Amino acid sequence: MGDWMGIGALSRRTGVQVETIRYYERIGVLPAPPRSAGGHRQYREQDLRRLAFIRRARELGFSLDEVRSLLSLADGADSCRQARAVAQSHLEATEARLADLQRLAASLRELTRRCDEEGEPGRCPLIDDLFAAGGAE
Amino acid sequence: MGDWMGIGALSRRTGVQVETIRYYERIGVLPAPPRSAGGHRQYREQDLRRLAFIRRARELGFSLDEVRSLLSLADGADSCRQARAVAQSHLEATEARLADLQRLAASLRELTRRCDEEGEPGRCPLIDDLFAAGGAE
DNA sequence: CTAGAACCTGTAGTGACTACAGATGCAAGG
DNA sequence: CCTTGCATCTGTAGTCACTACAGGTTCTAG
Repeated sequence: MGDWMGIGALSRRTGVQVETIRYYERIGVLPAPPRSAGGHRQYREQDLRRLAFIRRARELGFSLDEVRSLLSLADGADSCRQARAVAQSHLEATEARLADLQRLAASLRELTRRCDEEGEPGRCPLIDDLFAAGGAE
Repeated sequence: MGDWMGIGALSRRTGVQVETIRYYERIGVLPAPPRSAGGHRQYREQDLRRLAFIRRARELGFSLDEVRSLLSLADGADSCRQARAVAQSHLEATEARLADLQRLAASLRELTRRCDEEGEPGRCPLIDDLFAAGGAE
């Protein structure tokens, strides 16, 4: 009846790899579509929207578990508040990771700088630092 | 002969989990130490220094492959230049990841803000955005 | 009708661990 | 000397989010 697309068309239109689409079905974030007589998956526009949602959320760094949560409350009464909470907690995790990475990049810049400035033949401040700044005690 | 420590002591002194130490041995970043009659691993101070090096490098975000490279050139003639190159390329990857995360955090802040400001009952700008901003075409 | 692209299932690999289960080793107290 | 109980052993499987096959079937255009 209605028109549908194969998994390749869905892949092209969303930018999600064919294997990844099948993977999403396997783990249950994307519903299993009807099949053709020969067993090929037949997708509709609604599947495309759902997959685009997943992809966009993944681009924002949401885990597939978080994506599942967001999808499950796509139209509940209180859904906006709950979705906001998921996003908020993800934002906080992201900001923490960001701060980590910033500290880390600063250390790396410092270490490479010291390599340039203090590098005598036979000594490497970078390697020395990795050996020195060890142990928890 | 010399004094040694068990894997538990090494773990405590470096802050690296026992299982992780055995894992490092398995993949070859930490050499296999001698064993007691009963098969327990016997570590020396030099192992502690090497493990501390690994841990410090991991904290700086180096992959275990990069750690292997850094360790392998711990005292070569040209090692500082090479170590600097490993660190430099890691720094560049880190800065790219950092920029990604910054864009991502900005989007998340914007989305949660819109939830607060535009949230009418029954609509969620956050969920709407995830559904809308989809497809590659 | 046939060539070849698209699709199918199932399994295994990635990185860097982590978490068991079930069997020993070892050191200290009685 | 013997027991208790913690430390350690090996080996395997799970995590996350895919990705990469191999080896087979289906669909479609010419």
